[in-house]
Amino acid sequence: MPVTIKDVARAAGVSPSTVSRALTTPALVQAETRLRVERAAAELGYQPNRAARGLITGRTGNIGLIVPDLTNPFFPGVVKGVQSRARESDFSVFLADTDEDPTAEAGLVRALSKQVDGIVLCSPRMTEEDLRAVAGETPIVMLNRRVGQIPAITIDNVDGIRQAVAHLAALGHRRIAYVAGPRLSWSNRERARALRSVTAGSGIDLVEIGNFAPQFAGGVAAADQVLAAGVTAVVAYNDLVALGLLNWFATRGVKVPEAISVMGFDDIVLSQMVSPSLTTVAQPQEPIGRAGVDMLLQLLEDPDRAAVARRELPSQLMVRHSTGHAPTT
Amino acid sequence: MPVTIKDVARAAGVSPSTVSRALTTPALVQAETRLRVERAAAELGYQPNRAARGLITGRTGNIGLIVPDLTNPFFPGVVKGVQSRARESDFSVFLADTDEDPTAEAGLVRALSKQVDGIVLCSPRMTEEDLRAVAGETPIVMLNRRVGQIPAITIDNVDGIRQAVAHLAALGHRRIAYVAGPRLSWSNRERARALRSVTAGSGIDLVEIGNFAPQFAGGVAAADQVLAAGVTAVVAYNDLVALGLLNWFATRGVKVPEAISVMGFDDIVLSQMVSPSLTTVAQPQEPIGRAGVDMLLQLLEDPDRAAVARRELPSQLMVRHSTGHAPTT
DNA sequence: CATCATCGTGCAAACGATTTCAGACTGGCT
DNA sequence: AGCCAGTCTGAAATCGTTTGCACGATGATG
Repeated sequence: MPVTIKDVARAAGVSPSTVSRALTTPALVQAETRLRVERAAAELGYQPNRAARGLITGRTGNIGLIVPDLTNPFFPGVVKGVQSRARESDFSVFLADTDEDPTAEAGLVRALSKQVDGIVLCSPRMTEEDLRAVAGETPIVMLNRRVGQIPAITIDNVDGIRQAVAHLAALGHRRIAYVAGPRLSWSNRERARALRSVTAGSGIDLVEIGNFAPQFAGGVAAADQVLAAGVTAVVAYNDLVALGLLNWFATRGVKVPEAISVMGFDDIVLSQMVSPSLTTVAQPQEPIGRAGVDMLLQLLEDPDRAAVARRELPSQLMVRHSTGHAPTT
Repeated sequence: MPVTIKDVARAAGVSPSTVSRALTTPALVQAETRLRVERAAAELGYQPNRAARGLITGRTGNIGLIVPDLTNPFFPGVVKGVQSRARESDFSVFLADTDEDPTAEAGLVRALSKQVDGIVLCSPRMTEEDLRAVAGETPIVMLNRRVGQIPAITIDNVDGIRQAVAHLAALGHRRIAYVAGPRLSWSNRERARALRSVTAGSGIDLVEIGNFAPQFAGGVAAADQVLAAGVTAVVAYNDLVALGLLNWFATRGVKVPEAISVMGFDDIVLSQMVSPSLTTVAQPQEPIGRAGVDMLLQLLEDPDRAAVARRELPSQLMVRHSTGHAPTT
């Protein structure tokens, strides 16, 4: 038998209405009564029933978070960011994992939407059409993708690529490969585009390879094609792919970075744990998550903001041991 | 303006009560009316409001999941298991991350407990005392820990250790080290105890080193002590620690497995991604999560079961490339 | 001193479902 | 024909909050 607002009311000698006001709109009640109420509430350990409140206010105090695959080490960082930012504002987080199934995404959004005030949609794989549809039904903030005017947090892929290429160029590389990620991935298209425009007219040849799955196995699969391309450096779609490359190069006896330099993207924790450690372009995972919640909460308070709700976070080159001078063949 | 039970009632030409019954207790309404109701509900896309239902039934249809640190790659697998099993029974999952703060755990449990029917507590770090306290207030299932009669899922650490030692013994190792994890960790104590009892009287010397943090850095920190111990093989508390060892051995120029064999525990995805890939004792992460939810749901249906709610899952040796024959010095 | 805001509070009606209870109808049995 | 048991349905109460409205008290104003 949990303690309800009535218990508090009785204990404080006021009506339930007053208790409610004292706790949610303190300005409306006299200082002295408010104090009495607060004391009674504290004493009884009163916690308002969220379901009941939600029923009448129409707000749940929950947000939903949908990720493609939690075992991809990029996402846990984002989830933590979402988590902690949400908790700061007393929101709880529903988590759902789509298992990389693009068709499941829309369904999950709809299922969750009844129980939350808004949804953070991380790296959605679904079609633009579906995306627009669900964005029309529920407050949504996207992470790592940009579609039309839908509120979104992205990172500066172009600048990240520019830093990466500058680094490789400084090391003397003149012919580099890009191991592309999934065709459906917005980030992949962005990065490929940025690479083309940055290398164009800079005296650096770009060889595009793939598409490959954004996973370790994808890198393994791509490795021999990279070797055949006759490049001195390779930029992978993400760290997982880069780790796959690294692994296969190791078993093939190809020395990194002496024979070939390898770069990733994301800066997942693993990239420091392998040897050679992986040079990569860091995406600030927790900040991305936090920024997503920030934006979502703003949107909930003031839906008109949606028109300008787009934010781009900086990316940063992390130089480690998988890149080095181009071999002087 | 979402569609309510009244809308369905009107469309079907019956009362709200009948709609409710038709949808939740079909046996109670005539086949023909039930059909009418179902059709109307489908047509309008009716989804019962969970908050309203919860208000009267006292059940939320949600479960809480608390993990110490989502960026520890062991946990995402568990979370996925919890996720998918919960979804099968139409439960949604609240996720909370304690950031490895043992004192935050109890608070989080209490905060969540109002919004969920039960909680899955993964690898809790809090004191036994706190644990018993919260277990008394809310339905709880623990993962990877056993305390008194609290419902719990664990894996067979003893058998895992036995497999590990048998493997090493077969390779000729006669002196092995154990790099211990956190003193507070139940799993760590279990594994250490199992190692002692399995090696005792088997002609194998055991050297215990540590405690160390259950992370990559912990392994790095332990590496030189391991080398100094004059062993030919080392078993780490978990894979992360093993990866730390591997990494430091690599930079020290110590060849694995030629000079020393390294084993981990958990089988996180990373262990296949490094080279040499890591021999380890697999804990079935998704099954652990699923089993936890299974048990929790059973408990909710029939709280008397709590007395016998304890389950142990098998562990399994995964032999990869970080272990080999003992050097024949 | 009458009038009028203003303030603080309580009453009661919501919110959207479930569930108890009672009534209407059917059919079988005496 | 009368009665009873059994089915099916609807009315109304309920869960724990929030909130519009009305009311009384207070203080300011002319």
